[in-house]
Amino acid sequence: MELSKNFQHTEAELKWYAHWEKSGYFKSTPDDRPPYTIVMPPPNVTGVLHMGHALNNTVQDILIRRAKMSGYNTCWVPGTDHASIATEAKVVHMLRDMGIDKKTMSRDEFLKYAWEWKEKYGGIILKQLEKLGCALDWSRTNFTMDKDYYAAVIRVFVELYNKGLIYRGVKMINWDPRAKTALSDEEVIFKTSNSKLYYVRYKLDTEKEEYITVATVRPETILGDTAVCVHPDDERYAHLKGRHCFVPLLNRRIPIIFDDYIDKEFGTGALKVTPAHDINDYNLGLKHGLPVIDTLNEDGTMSEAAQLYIGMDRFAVRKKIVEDLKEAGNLVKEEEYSNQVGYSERTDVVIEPRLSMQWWCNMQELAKPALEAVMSDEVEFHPAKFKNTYRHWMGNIKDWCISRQLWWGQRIPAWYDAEGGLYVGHTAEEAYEQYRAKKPALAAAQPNLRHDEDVLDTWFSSWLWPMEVFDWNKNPQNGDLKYYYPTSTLVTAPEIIFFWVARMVMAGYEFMGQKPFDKVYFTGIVRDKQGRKMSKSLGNSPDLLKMIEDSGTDAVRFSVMISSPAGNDLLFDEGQLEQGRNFINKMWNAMKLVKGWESRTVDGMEDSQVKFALDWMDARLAQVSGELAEMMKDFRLSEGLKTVYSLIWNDFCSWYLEWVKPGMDQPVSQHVYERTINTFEQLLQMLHPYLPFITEEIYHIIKEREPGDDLIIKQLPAYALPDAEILKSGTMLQELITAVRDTRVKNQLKPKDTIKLWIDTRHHAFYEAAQDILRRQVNAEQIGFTQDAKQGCIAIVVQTDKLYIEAASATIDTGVQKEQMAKDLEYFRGFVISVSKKLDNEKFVANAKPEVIANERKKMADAMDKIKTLEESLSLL
RNA sequence: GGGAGCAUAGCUCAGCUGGUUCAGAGCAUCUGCCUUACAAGCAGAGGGUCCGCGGUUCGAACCCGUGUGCUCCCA
Repeated sequence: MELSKNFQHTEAELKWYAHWEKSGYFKSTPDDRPPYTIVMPPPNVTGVLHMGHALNNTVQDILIRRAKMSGYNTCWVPGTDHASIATEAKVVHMLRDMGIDKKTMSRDEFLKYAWEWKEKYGGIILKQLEKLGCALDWSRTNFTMDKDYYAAVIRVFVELYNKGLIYRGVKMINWDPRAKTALSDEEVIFKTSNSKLYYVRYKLDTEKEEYITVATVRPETILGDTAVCVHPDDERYAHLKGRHCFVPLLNRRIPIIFDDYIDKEFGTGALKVTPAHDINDYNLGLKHGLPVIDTLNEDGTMSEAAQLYIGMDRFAVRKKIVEDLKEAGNLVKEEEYSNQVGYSERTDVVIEPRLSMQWWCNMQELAKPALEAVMSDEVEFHPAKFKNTYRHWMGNIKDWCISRQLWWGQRIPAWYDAEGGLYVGHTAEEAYEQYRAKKPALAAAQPNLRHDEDVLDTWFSSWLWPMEVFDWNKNPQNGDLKYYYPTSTLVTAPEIIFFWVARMVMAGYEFMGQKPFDKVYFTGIVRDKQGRKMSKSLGNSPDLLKMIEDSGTDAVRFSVMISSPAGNDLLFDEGQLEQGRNFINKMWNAMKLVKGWESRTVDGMEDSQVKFALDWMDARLAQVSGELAEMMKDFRLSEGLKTVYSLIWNDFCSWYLEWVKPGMDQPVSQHVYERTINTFEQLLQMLHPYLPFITEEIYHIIKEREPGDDLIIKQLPAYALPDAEILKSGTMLQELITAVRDTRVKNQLKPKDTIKLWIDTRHHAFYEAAQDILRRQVNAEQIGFTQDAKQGCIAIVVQTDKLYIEAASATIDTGVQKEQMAKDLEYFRGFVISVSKKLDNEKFVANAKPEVIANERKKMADAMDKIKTLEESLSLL
């Protein structure tokens, strides 16, 4: 077979993904192996794959593939979220482009369009996940609006309602005037903005012309004012007890009230109170029995109740009212002011606090077991620092606003009769049953119950994800649910810890009586090189699919994994992409080298001169395999990749292959060849979870494989403890090679110039085993042993061995060598002094652990040895 | 305003229960090599007041206090 010069990623990706899928490696059914389960955080159906998904899903794929190779029955469940606001917005936009106004259509017509849209575009993101190489069990793909899933959500609503945890009530909510729906607190993003603080004076209801001045950033809300409030201890206003003042422009008479909620230092110390449009004002209003005047329409324009500017947009009114106040003489001054303004997470418009009748879910009871589970590590958080965030939120949890004024989503299963009576049931029939039971006299007539118009918050369906993807609602005793639940690891971003993670834990305990997952791994946020969060609006997010096309999936996966420690942000840099590509190229070339030996192997050939390399490489494999297992256990995935990268590039390519490499056109021992292939295989196995395609490709090129022998399912071998002695010897050999090469460079020896090497050592067994490799690696024509100084040679010291390099063309500068040795000597003498100070210190000897003291003694002895060697060498120069 | 976290080489980060000589890696940098696996490479090298100050300890990058700077989350 002719090998291409480089790895052809596109071809390999298509070939292997199809092969894996066809072979059923992604598919999971319960068996007697232990399960390892991950439910993928379902992306929005409207979504397009971006860097965040790449990181998140690569991490999951690594965990799944590693578990697959470690004896687990792995199941990774894909799916999408119906994302009510986002999707509805997209569909509304699409309709507008078609010239259709949502207002003119019925609910059913709209939903028909929405479903069409979903069928057409909803699968795109899942297709894109294939490109990332994700080992997902596609037969289990779920959607949060599937029929069965829908039913589960309705059931949960009814159950919680019957338990008294869901109720209907008028409260201050966050209103999104563009989407025209309520939002939960978590869906509001606070941004710092440069506002203006307007000082407005209200005429007092007294004989004299007197005023009280308030400060506000939202002057348009003046029209809804129903009081002015000051602090009871504020002497400036003490005389106003029981007084009234007039709302500017309207001349509505409102009371001056006193409450210690007021911050005397802020503004003038006087606050205008608008109970309809500010949560704090609302609470003040409740306390003082103030009327509520709602001056805004649902689209953010002024309502009839405002009396002025009716139908104008709130921000236009803000400008206009400032002018009018100025004209009326009520505007005292304005100043620059920086404050936090809430924006809608979905539509990015400024949120209006608004009083409204909504459905709520009481969270107190649900939160208790969920908080306990995380605090006790029943559900483990990685990194653990997020436990604090979680505790803080769960400890101060508020009721959850679960209704949304949208059509796309699970419709709230509540019905109303003509008198406003409320019936909650799974179906309209059930609601009617209740109605008939309650009002038998009226029931004979046409039922005529009105179905609630609202749908449920998207997260009210997502919180059931880990259980409902295994068909909890229809068949709670089914084998899949029993086998796969609780799932093993949830991989997600810390920004949805409240939206989703916390609520899944609550739902798990409430409905399954069990946690939804054992561990949660929080990935970081993907940022650009300058540390800015990647976002559409900044345009700093690279085109992921183009990157995959250009550089290959493996290179992309390498680039996102090489610098993404758990919970820390990932700074993405195109340079890492190049590093990944270079690494893949390196392995490809190593494969070509080894493959080139295949036709030159000789059975039974003498190979004792490279035995050292084989043994050392085996020891390194065993050593690193242990380290890697530890790292995977702790989710130190980035470190794991670095470790394998270095093992392959440095240990295997730079050292091992160079040590065993035959000369040009020389034969290779069959035994060495087989051991090398075997080593290569083990390296590919360690790397496979990170870079699945290149590894599978090389696995099949370096050796003919039986059908079904694929790397993806090859089980990791068990390693014996590495031989410490051979590891130490390997390091010694590397040090020797580097030292001689360094000397060669410093003495301007050409790579082709050969040398003779004389060694004064006590470690004869080591040189016996390693001298042949050493000779070839430093281009020595001969290695000899000596017990005397060799004249006319370059002398160096490696550990405690003395080396003499004889080179025909070298000009020997003993001055430089002396200088170097003198420097080393000085250093080691200083070192001995510092160590002996320690050892002479009675307190140290008394307090330090025995092994620490023993270690210090050994350091001392080693340094003394080294000094002795250096002194001898120096005296001979 | 409340909470969490970070500060180590030019950059990104390791440094796990204080104890291998005031510290490691990758990338970047410098020098020399087109040595038939690989110039997407090879060989070699340089580079750090571990943010400042104070304390605990025989011993501190690591623990405590404090100052400074930065980031994130919540209100």
